[in-house]
Amino acid sequence: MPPSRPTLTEVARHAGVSVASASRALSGGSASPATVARVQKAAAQLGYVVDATARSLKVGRTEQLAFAVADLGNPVYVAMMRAIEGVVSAAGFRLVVSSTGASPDDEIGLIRGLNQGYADGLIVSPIRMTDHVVAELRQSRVPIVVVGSLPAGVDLDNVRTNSTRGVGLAVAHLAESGRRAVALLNGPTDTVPGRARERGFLQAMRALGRKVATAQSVTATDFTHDAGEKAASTLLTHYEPDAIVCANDLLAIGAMRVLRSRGLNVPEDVAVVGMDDTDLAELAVPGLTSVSLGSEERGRIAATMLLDRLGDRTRAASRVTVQPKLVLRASSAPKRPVR
Amino acid sequence: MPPSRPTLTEVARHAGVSVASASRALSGGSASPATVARVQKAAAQLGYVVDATARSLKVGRTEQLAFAVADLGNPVYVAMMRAIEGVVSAAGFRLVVSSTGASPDDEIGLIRGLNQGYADGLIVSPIRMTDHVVAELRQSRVPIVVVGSLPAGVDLDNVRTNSTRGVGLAVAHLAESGRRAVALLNGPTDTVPGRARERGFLQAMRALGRKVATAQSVTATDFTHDAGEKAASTLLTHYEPDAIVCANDLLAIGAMRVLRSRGLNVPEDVAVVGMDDTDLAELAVPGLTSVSLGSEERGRIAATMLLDRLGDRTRAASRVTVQPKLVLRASSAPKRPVR
DNA sequence: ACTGCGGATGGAAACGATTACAAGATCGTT
DNA sequence: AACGATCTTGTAATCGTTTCCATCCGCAGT
Repeated sequence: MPPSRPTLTEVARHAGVSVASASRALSGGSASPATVARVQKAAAQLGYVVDATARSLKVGRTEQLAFAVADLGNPVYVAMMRAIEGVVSAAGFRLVVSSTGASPDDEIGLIRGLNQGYADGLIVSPIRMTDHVVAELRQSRVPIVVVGSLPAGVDLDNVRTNSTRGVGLAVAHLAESGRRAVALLNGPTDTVPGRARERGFLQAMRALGRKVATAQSVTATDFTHDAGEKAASTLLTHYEPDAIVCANDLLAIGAMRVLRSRGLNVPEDVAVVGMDDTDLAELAVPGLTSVSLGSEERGRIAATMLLDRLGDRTRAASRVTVQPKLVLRASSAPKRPVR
Repeated sequence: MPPSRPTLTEVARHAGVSVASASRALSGGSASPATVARVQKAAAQLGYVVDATARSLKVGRTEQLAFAVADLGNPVYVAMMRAIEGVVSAAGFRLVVSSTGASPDDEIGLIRGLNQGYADGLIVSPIRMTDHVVAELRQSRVPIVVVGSLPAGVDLDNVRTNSTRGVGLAVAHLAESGRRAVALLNGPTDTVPGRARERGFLQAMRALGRKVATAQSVTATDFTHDAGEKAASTLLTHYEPDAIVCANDLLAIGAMRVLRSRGLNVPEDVAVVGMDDTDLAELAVPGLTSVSLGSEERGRIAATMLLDRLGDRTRAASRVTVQPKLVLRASSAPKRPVR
């Protein structure tokens, strides 16, 4: 283990040139072939590698991008992160991952911290969008791409999906396959996604001309599978659905468990539809019909958008919407063939 | 959006003190209460935040730790990452995540890159451990903690598990519950984990005095669920197991699917045991018995070990082994009650 | 032979902080 | 009133690069 890192100065001395020339020789400035050769040889001999920190300080870029996620336990965010990591590292950037809690304060802390300049940009998917968070987002000196819906009038780079419409797809599909009593198993409605799904459900039911009873829609305390089980239990004690639309694949898995434990068969007695189309949906038994919100795609787009923004800090904020898509699997097969 | 970040110099001027005093006032050096107040006020007014890059250059620390993972799609690594992120961020460090491919070259590139000094330490879990990789690991100027087995004689900070013994637990459990024909569904055997599991299987069978037929053990091309399905198919065409030990939960899920599609019931006809005890095992139907290798725990320990090492760069390399634990679920219930 | 020109080079000034050192202020003690 | 001890403060060096600028060289054109 060599005791300490060689600096550019030492390389330069070793090669018999000035630091300036050494720098140019290594990073492709104007330098004679002879110098380049000598410097490269010296660098190799000493095992020199450029110091990222010093370089960053000088050039004003860190080559790092940050991804802030509420919960690394959620497969959706993991899928997104994977896609982002791919794009980002292909562009020569590193990815810093931070897990903010679900609380807006953590998010604000993170955005503030970002102004320390440890990253050149941020991708964030706020789960609760308070005015305070919005304010902080706009004030940031570092480019930010927001994944998820934004209040009207906020012009930040943004990639979103239409989960309201996604719920609509699910409800329509269930209605078409002959389900009469479609229930909603939602996550907390004080969150951005929770609100969107609720709206989607009500709109879709209205469009079908169906009334919605209070007991027909229930909210879990969280987007996790445990919370899903609890909420599904209360749903089933107050209502008798033949189909459940869930705000999330995790919730859907929880619901399927509860159904099974009550002796109800999926899809014969009750159809279940999840949302996000994570790996879980594919692996579940029976296979879980799920509304894909294109997590990987959103991640990919967000990353590209951010890189793009780094190239042009003055262009107008752009917004991309990824359309939801229903992925059919066994959990929502019709009770009997539809004529 | 303020046009450009205020520097400490500007804060100092604003507060009517020298940069040195300003620095001390903000970072808790010796400074009079009056100065502290004035500087803090000025900093607040200008919206000053310290520049992480400049600070890092001076103090020689980046407050970043890196985690290199072969495949962000594998739930084991995600669990590990989550645990690591928790420890690391609680200690005031940021986490840089890089996904090396499965190839040793990528890993080497990553370790080299680390010498640029963008992180103060690295946690890495190499899946294929070539001499070249080992050499690179020891040469690194940045502290490294290796998660997974190391060749004998390599003294690096290391946290490992005993998956050989883990497979033993699984085999013993199945034998005790009356299974006669126990097969192994392994991952690639040119990987560190693959080799360990193979060894574990052979040892355990020998200990039971059972012969192992060639067709009784099969290797998937990958630790994924698709590869698991393919490998399970070939296994079933050449052998008729009443129990399958899988190197991985993903492989186990693949196997369960194939079994089901062939009309075989789990656990009545064939018992299945997975490994890693990921969320999937809990969510699978039937619940998947799985050998826990303590991913979160290993992540937590690795992170703590690394932080520890940063505190004392001269202490001897330490090694911790996390013992495997069998988590019983429905997929390996005995065919009929064991007397 | 002189001028002009382009490319290669070295000196030195940044980037934005921290910190060693010395000098100045403040206080109590004799 | 003088002294030393203690606490604050400012000056300047430093971390390791990149890059502006001026110099210098060789070479072609006249």
